[in-house]
Amino acid sequence: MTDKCLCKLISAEEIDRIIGQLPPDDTMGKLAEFFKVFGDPSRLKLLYFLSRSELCVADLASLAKMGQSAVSHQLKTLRLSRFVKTRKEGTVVYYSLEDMHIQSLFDVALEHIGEEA
Amino acid sequence: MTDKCLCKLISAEEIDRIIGQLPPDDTMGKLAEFFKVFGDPSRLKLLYFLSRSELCVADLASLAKMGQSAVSHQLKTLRLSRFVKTRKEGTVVYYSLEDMHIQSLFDVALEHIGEEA
DNA sequence: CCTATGTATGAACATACACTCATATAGGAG
DNA sequence: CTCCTATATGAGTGTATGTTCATACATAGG
Repeated sequence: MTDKCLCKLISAEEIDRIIGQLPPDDTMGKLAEFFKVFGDPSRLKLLYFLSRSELCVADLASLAKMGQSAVSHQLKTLRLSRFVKTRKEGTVVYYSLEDMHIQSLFDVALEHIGEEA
Repeated sequence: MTDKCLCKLISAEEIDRIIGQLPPDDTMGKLAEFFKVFGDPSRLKLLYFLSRSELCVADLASLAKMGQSAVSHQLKTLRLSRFVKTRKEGTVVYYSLEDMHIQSLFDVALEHIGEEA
C-alpha cells in the first residue's frame, strides 16, 4: 500500500545510483527557499521594478500599488535571500538588485508559460 | 505615509517607461505560480528523481521517503503545471519530465546559494 | 529639543498549502 | 464476478505566509 511495489523498471543498481547522486538533503531545502522567494506576485513585481532602476521604498510602493509596510516586509525577505542590496541616503533607503541571474530565471519561466515578453 | 514621497531619483518619464514595460498583471501571477511549484522540497526531490529516470508512483514514494498519497497529490500539481507527463501500463502509472528547462533553473539556483553540485 | 518624514518591525488575521487518513477508481488475476 | 494491487481524490488538520494596523526607529530641519 505504501511502497511495496518498487516496480523497478529501473535496476537495483540504478536505484543506488540515483540515491547516491541525491544532493544533501538540506540542499533541496535551500533550493526550495530560493524558488519560494519568486513564488509571489508582489515580490516579482518589486524585482521587476528594481531590474529597471534603483528605487526607494516609497517609489516601489507607489509603482507596485502596495502599502509601505507590505513593501518593507517583502524587501526584508529579498534582502535576507540576498537578491537586493540597499544604499542609505538620509532617511531614504534605495534598493537595487544584487543577483544578476534573475533575468535568466525569468526568461526560462516565461518560455515555459508561453508568454515570451 | 503611504506613497507621498515619490523621491523620483528617476524622472517622471522614467516612471512612465517602467510602468509601460510592465508585463500584463496576470503574467506576474503566472510567473509566481511557475516558481511556487519549485518552492517545496518534496516536489524538488520528485523532479530530481524524474530527471534521472522514468518512475512509477510507488518508486517515487520509496525514493523520496514519502507516503503514496502525498506523492500522488504532488504529482498532480506537477501535472497541472505541465512539468511531468504520464504513461499508463496496466495499473501502473509512469511519470517523466515534460519540461527540459528544469535543469537550467536548478543550475542558476545552485549558483546563487553557492553549492555548485 | 521637538517635529516631520521615511523606513522597519511586531502582532493579529486571513488565506494557502502540504500532509495524513479514509475511501474511491481502475485494471489484472483467479 | 470477486479480490488484490496501484493510483487518485476529498476531507480534515496543522503550519506557513502575505497583508494590514499600530508603533518604533532613524534622520533631517526648525
